[in-house]
Amino acid sequence: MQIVENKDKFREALLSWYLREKRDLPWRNTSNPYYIWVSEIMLQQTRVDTVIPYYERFIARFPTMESLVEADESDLLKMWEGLGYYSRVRNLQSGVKEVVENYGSEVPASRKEISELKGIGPYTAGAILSIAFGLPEHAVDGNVMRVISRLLLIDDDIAIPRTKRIFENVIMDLIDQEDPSSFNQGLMELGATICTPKPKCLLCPVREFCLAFNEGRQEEFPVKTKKVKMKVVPVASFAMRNEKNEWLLRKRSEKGLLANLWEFPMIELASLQTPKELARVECDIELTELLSFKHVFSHLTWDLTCYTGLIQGDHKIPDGYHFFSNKEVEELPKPVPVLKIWDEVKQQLTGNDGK
DNA sequence: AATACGGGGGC
DNA sequence: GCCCCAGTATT
Repeated sequence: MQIVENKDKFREALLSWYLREKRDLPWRNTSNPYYIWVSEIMLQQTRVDTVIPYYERFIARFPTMESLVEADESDLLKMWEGLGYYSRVRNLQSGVKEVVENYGSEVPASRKEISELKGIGPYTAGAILSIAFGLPEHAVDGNVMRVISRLLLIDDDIAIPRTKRIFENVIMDLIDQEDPSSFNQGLMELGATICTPKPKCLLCPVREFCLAFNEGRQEEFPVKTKKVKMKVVPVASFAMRNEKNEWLLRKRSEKGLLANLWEFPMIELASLQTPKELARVECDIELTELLSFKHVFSHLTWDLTCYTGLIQGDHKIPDGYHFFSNKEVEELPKPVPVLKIWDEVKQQLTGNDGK
C-alpha cells in the first residue's frame, strides 16, 4: 500500500500503534513545556534509558524555570555529571533565562521565536511545539530519518546537512493535524524500538506501507557515508595530595572540551617536550603509576596514564589550581575519566586504611 | 560543509 | 572494533 495515496491509513496505523504500545516515560506524564524542554535537551544524542534518572533528579531539583535561572553553574554541571555534552545545560539555563525575562515565563509557541532560544535547534523546536503545544511542526531526528528513508526509499546521504530538509518537507506533508504530538513521537518510538538499525520488520505496525520492506532492502537504509577515524591523544594525569591529605585539582577552561569541569592536572604528552610544561610537572616529587585507560570521546580518544604522589614541604601552586579535601573533591563536577581516576584513588585509600 | 562537543549500549 | 543515539553551535 502506497503512503502517498493512503496518508490517512498510514497515520491511523502509526497512531493506534503508538497510543497502544508507547513506553511510560516520565516526560510523557506532563504537558509542562519547561519539562518537555528539559527532556528534549537531555535526549539530544542520548538514549532514553540513560536520560530517565537524570531527568527525574533535574526536575526534582529545578521544578520551575525560575529555580533553574537562579542555579550556580557548578550545581548545574553536577546535575549533568556523566551525561555529556555539557554545554547543553549552560544553553538550557540561558534559554530558560530568556523566557523568564522576555516572555513572562511563558515558553513561546512559534518556531521563529522558540528557535532563537539558546540550545534549541530545528529538531528541538519542532519537538517542543508539537509535544507541548500540539502544533503540526516537523521534528526530524536520526530515528525519523531512518524510518522515513525506509518507508519512502529515500537514498540521499543523511550525513549531508541539507538532506534533512527533504525529510522535514515529507513530515510537513504527512503529519497528523489532529495529534501532531503522537505522530512525531510515534515515528521516534518506532525508530527507537522497531525500525532500528537492524530492523524488526515483523513487529512493525506500518510495514505494509514500507517500500524498503516490500523490496527486502530495509537494511540498505538510511544511506550514510562513513566518518573519518579519530585522533588518539596520549595524556598524563597527576593525582597529587599534600601532607594534609588534600588533592590538587584545577578547573578546565571555560571554552572547549569539558568546559568548566574539574580535573587532576593533566598534559598532552606531545607538549611534555617543551621546557615550560616540563618544569610545571617536574618538582622533585616521587610519582607512582596509578592506572592507565583509554577514554573515547566523539571526536578523539585520550590514552591516559595517571600518576600519584605526595607533595611535601613548600611548593608554588600555579594559578587556577587548588587543594581540596576528600569531601570537597566529591562535590566538584567532574567528567567521567576524572571520576574513574577518583574512584581508583578512593580504592587505594580504603585499601590502606583497611590494612 | 565540516568540525567540535560526551558518554554509553548493542553487536 | 564500529555504529548510533529524541542534535546544536561554531567555523
